[in-house]
Amino acid sequence: MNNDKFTVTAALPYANGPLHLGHVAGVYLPSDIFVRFLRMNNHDVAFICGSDEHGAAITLRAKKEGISPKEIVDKYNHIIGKAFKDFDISFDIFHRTSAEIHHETAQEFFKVLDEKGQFTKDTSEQYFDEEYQQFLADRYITGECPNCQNPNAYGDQCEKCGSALSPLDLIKPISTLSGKTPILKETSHWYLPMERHEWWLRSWIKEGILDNEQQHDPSKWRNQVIGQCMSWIDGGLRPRAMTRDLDWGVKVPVSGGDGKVLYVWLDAPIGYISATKQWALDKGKDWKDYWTGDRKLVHFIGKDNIVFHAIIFPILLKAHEGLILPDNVPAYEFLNLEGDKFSTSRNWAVWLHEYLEAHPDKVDELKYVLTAIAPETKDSEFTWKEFQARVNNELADNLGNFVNRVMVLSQKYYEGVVPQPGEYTPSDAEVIAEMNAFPARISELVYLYKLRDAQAEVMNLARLGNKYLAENEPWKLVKDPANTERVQSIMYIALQITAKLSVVLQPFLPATAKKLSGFLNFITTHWEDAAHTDLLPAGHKINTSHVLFEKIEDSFVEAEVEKLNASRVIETILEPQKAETSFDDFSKMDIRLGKILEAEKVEKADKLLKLLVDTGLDKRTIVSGIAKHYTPEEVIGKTVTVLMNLAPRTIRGVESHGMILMAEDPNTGALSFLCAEKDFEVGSGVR
RNA sequence: GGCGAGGUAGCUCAGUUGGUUAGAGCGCCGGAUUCAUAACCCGGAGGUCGGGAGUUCAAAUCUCCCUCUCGCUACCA
Repeated sequence: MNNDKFTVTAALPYANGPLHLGHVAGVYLPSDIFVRFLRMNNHDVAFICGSDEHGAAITLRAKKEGISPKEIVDKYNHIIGKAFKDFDISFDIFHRTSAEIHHETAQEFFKVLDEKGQFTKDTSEQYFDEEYQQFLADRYITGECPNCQNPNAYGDQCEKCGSALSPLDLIKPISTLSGKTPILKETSHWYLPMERHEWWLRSWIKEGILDNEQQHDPSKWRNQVIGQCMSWIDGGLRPRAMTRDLDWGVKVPVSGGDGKVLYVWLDAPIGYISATKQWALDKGKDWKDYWTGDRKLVHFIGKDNIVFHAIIFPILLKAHEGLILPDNVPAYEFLNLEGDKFSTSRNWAVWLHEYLEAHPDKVDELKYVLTAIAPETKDSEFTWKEFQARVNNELADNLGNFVNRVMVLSQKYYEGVVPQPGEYTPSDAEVIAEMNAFPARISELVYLYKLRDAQAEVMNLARLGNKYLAENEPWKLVKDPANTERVQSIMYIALQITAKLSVVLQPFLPATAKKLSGFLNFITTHWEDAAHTDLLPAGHKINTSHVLFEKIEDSFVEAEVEKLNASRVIETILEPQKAETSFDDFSKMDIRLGKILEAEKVEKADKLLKLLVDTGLDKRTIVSGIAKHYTPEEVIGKTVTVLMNLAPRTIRGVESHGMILMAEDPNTGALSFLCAEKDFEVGSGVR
């Protein structure tokens, strides 16, 4: 037991879509359990979340759907907020970054950093749409991908070949606003020179030392978090732009900032602070108490957010001065679904709001299973079959059944009045010692963010109860009046275990704990009470009960799996036809059949094969990105189609003269050679 | 190719600073039992700890090499 104060944040969900079970299992549920536990232990705690409502992805989508960005964020803020409420996530506040107070807070934060000289300003050439008179964010520019010739690549990424791009890489760039070709124009942006902070980041992350003091215990940080951060730092930190040319977001509040907004990754984490401010206003508190002094800041996030929460935001906080840095950043790995990754675009997901609509009475069942399989140390997988097995075998058969047998026996023997125990036997004393040790053990695990293990211990307490009953068999003893006192002792102890369960269950399964409290006519919200033996005094009247957990039928599982499969979008995204070209242009290309004579992997490249091709005219070297699809051995001797007169290019140190033409499966990305149907000679032209 | 994280019983996972026959839950098999949601309780089978080499009296644990999975990253003319 300690008096640490906590400010706990859960990653801000992006208001561009609903939440699926992966988000819940890896951020919102664990943070909620942690916070509920802290509250029960009398820690001063603020639990902060909100929706992240800025960024180019939202504006782009708004444009595509012909509605305003606000309509989109309002919609998803509502869906997400309602799902959190229905799932009973106990945020102190679920705020939003589009709120006025957030804009003020973020601007103030920016100004402070600017005044302290924490930014550098740099001018570069960026695309500008003359018709709309504005600079274009990466996502507002499309063009031909220089790597795969996909004509619809974005300015930051080609979604077809997956390569990361910068807008200047695009061939024939087009503004998505006006549809016209943008011009290059100079613009200035504020950069965060991260390399200036390397000196303290290293020892802070690795050793937990900040300003020569032990700020946190790095042994409590997950391997993955420290590993990824050190990997970033060792790779060399670079300045990172903190502003963007966009009109949706927090306006840059200093001169020269016209038409610019804060980078969404600067703006979003400040959302934790602005949400705290709003909450403090609502509750008549001082927000600063939650971001300064002797207080532990904990960020629950998914692994994709590690560097932002463990490097960039800490840099900002420290640069700002006076604000606390995270004590821990418990990052979760990813949850998979029925053998495949969660995918919004393929609609391969179990959406939280849909689950809650379909099964409003099974909230704790979902919480239990998601905690049991939470991806704490490695990716894990949700299947409906396992959901059924966990609910039936663990919740219903172990926990629910134990509670039920105690309740039924108590009603049957004592009409619901807690009996007076007699003298304890040595084995009773053992069981009592054992059951009283549970709260401390669970507590220790929770403080270490090992919630999966902690919940398993709760189950072990129910298991202990089942075992105690089976070993003492009160239903046999009760038949002989000589055993009356003995049976009373047994039932007394069994009832105390049940009461204890109603306390330790609270962080994990709050609804179930509440039900159980109702059965027992007993409630405490103090964790420390759980360590006591006599929670229900003799003579205490308990209520009647009902079954805590219904079993999940096979039909339930079948229906869910079917629903999942039915909604799966097997989307064949075919590219739109390319712009018209002339016969002249086409005939400029010299395409012929060639035969692969030699093949070998290119050093230090995963996708490349270096081929020696007999084209009939000559034997030339061609580098081709097919190594993921063909081994060198199986390629030798194949007759393939070769684009001969493509300008030579050096790839990974090997000069390539031409290109092997391939067909690509739009769904799987698999590649296939194009072959002549008849056995033509090498050098045959293609037209 | 580089970096990070993983590879331990059929499944999901524990294994602290190297130390007695490598553990738990579920599943499976057998037994016992009937208060209870055909539940619970007891017992059992099942692992050359991804592979190989090394250090050591002793390696799942330390070192090196290899291999597979996931993520980030480079390479696709």
